[in-house]
Amino acid sequence: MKKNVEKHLTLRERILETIRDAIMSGALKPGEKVAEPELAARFGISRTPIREAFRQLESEGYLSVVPRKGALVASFSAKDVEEFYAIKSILEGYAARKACSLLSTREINKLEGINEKLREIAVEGDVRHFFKVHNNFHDLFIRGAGNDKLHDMIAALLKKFQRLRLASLSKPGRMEISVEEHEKIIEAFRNRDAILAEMLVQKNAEYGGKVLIDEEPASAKLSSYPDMDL
Amino acid sequence: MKKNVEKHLTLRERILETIRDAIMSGALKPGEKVAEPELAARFGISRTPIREAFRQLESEGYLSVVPRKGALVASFSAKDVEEFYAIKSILEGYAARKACSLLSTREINKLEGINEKLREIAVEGDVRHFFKVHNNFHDLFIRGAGNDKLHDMIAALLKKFQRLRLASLSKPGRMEISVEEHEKIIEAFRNRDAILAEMLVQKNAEYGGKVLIDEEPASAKLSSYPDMDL
DNA sequence: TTTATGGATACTGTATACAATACAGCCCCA
DNA sequence: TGGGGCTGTATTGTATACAGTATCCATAAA
Repeated sequence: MKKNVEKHLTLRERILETIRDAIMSGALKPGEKVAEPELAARFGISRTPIREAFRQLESEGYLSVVPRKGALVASFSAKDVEEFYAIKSILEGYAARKACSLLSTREINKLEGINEKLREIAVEGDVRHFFKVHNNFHDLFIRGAGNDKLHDMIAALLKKFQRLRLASLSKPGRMEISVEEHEKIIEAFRNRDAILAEMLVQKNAEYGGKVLIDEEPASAKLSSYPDMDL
Repeated sequence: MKKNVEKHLTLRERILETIRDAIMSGALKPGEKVAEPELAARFGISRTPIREAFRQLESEGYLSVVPRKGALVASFSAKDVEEFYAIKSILEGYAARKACSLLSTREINKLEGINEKLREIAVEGDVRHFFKVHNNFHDLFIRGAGNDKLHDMIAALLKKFQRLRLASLSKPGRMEISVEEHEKIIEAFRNRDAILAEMLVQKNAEYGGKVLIDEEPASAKLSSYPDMDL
């Protein structure tokens, strides 16, 4: 038997994922033009599903579409980076504060387990893998805040800036620092110290941004990043 | 001469606005089905621009689309309301804190002016008008935080829950309370007391939510609201 | 050599035709 | 009489055709 499970995705949905992945992974670079006929030919489908996917991607901020001209992959300015990390800091910090009283001991232990795994991966130096597991860590306590809408908002935000965050984690020593920061955060959770947890998570996010802003001509690293297949 | 200025909107853009307005105003009620052929016939255009507009509205959370079944106007649960106001509180509070040191005296005076106008409108009891000017007040200091992305996020969020906020303001005495709260916020701005400003704005938002959650069977008032044309 | 103009080309915006699927209602049978 | 299956209809998903416009390049004039 074949994998005809969950095979009832529409063409639009599949092409949407494909394009979004291509943008997030850097296969489509910021500023690059995305032409409908080309994609249609490439995937052997008509322009219709592609156009509809474009509309969604535009709403999600992945594409900027100029009428009668076409779609461009959205690019980040230094100000975008700064603003992004500021918002991330606020929202994740709040999530941590709320989660502090809601997380079960079991969940905190799970956080500990994830962080141990991160520690191992950091030694190996596998940034991609670290990134993936790292996301699980944050996802866990953000969900723990019990606000689904908040979780979705943060998830959408992070997804859009995935390239940046990966670049940030790729800085020398950043993974190790991240593990240590997580350790402190977990400790705050254990002590049910909501204020401290919020502060630590905020600092953690702000630091991630600083790493990118301070050390670079800002636009260099942002423009492109090799393909990855999370 | 005619108003052929800015006439280069595409059909999709115009139909997008039309449908969004219909949803926000309540002309299309939550849970109601939105059929493509009907809209196409109503506006005398083809289904293509309508379908593309649907995709955007789906991404923005106005519609929930089930493949092969059609589009439904998104509706709010009590939990949605709670979560919405929690997020609003956080983001606006942060904006106020940041704005506190960035707002010019001139801008603070402008806030004062807006609030005086609100005071007058509250006496007249014109909720729609109050709502509109009220939005200007918040918009001013949120922009004042200097984080464009934050401003856009808040704006998108508020737009989506516009019906709710209008319902909240419609509660007896709510407009007067709002004016008084604004007064305190302005005072905090004048004194450059960022912590106080943040707290006041947060309380302000939370109160707006409480009004809806406490006093109602939650789903009654939310389901529909008469048309309005802001 | 540089700039302007004209047309060819290619792409976007929209309409329409066709295919696939879901749903309702009806009929048949137990 | 009730339930299950089938068929017809309506609606969504996709493809394609056509119209309008922006861009690019070549050619000509200053």
